Amino acid sequence: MADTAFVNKAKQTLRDNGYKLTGPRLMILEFMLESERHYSMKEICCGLQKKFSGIGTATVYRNVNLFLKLGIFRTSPVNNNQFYYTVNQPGDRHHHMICLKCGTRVEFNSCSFAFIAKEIENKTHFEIYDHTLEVYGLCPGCLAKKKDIARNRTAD
Amino acid sequence: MADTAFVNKAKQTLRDNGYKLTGPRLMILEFMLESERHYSMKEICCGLQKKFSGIGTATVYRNVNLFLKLGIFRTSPVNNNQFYYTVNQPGDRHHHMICLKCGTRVEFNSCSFAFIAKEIENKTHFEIYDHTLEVYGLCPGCLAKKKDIARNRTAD
DNA sequence: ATCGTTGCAAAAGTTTTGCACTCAA
DNA sequence: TTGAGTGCAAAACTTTTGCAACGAT
Repeated sequence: MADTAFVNKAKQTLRDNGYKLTGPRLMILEFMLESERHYSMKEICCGLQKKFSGIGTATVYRNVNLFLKLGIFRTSPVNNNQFYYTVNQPGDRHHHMICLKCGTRVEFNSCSFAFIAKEIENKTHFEIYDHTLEVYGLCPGCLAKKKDIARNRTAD
Repeated sequence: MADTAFVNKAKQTLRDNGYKLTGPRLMILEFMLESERHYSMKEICCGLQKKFSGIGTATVYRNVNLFLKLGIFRTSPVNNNQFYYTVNQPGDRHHHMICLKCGTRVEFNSCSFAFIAKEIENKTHFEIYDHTLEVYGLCPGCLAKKKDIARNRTAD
């Protein structure tokens, strides 16, 4: 059901780094894989405590941060002031369109990034491993609303 | 000394949105413009309280967040778990190279983004206002060290 | 059997709020 | 003159830590 390949790879990463395969760690993994959404820390804590009562907040914090360190999870910044956590799928291109009005987040693929990557490597002499591209604007829905408002001369 | 054009534009933005031009607000602006670095909220609070004793923490929080809302400041995510604040210069392209080893942050320009922007607008039907591109990898210095280590067969 | 991991509760740290006073417009 | 903005202190919220008990290896 949950992404077995991902779980196995995570287990291996834990083992390789000398960490144990404990109940709470597997719960957290399972929870995050159930729907591969972006969760705030609070959502993860609440969600897990509802599902598996008995898991402590400290444990969630400790392990989410551990998973982050091991690259099993990653964060993405939302609204200038909060981090959301998500499963770090290797194929993820980490490109997001974020609506400035309603906060909608859309993940998209950009096939042109490889092209830009080369340009960046030449310019900075860094060796590129990964990247995130966050694009801010108005989603089609809010764009339509904005045009309506302009048409009716109504204030925001 | 401080970026007068930026200050004037910020003042105008405040006025346009019905906010007053107060002492603390100008202090915060001045502080952030002194060196256009990325500051954590704590650094801003401490720095300001050292420079202009008497400015309250609540005031700093209130106004940094106000400036964020008005687009006078912006944040950038650092190390998966903290936001840093900086002056939002209109010319900023918001492209960063971050070294995974030593944390060095390099700002660079990518002339190709306009090309990708078009592609994204077509794909998502969003109207693009702004973006940030965070690229992770190894900086030239750490790359060199890594090669040394490989050569000497020394563990990390 | 050992030692990393856990849950709990307390501590520490961060951000927000309530309020009387102040000051920009 | 007056309401938005301020500093302060308290409250609320978030994250970390200390520790005895537990359980994966």
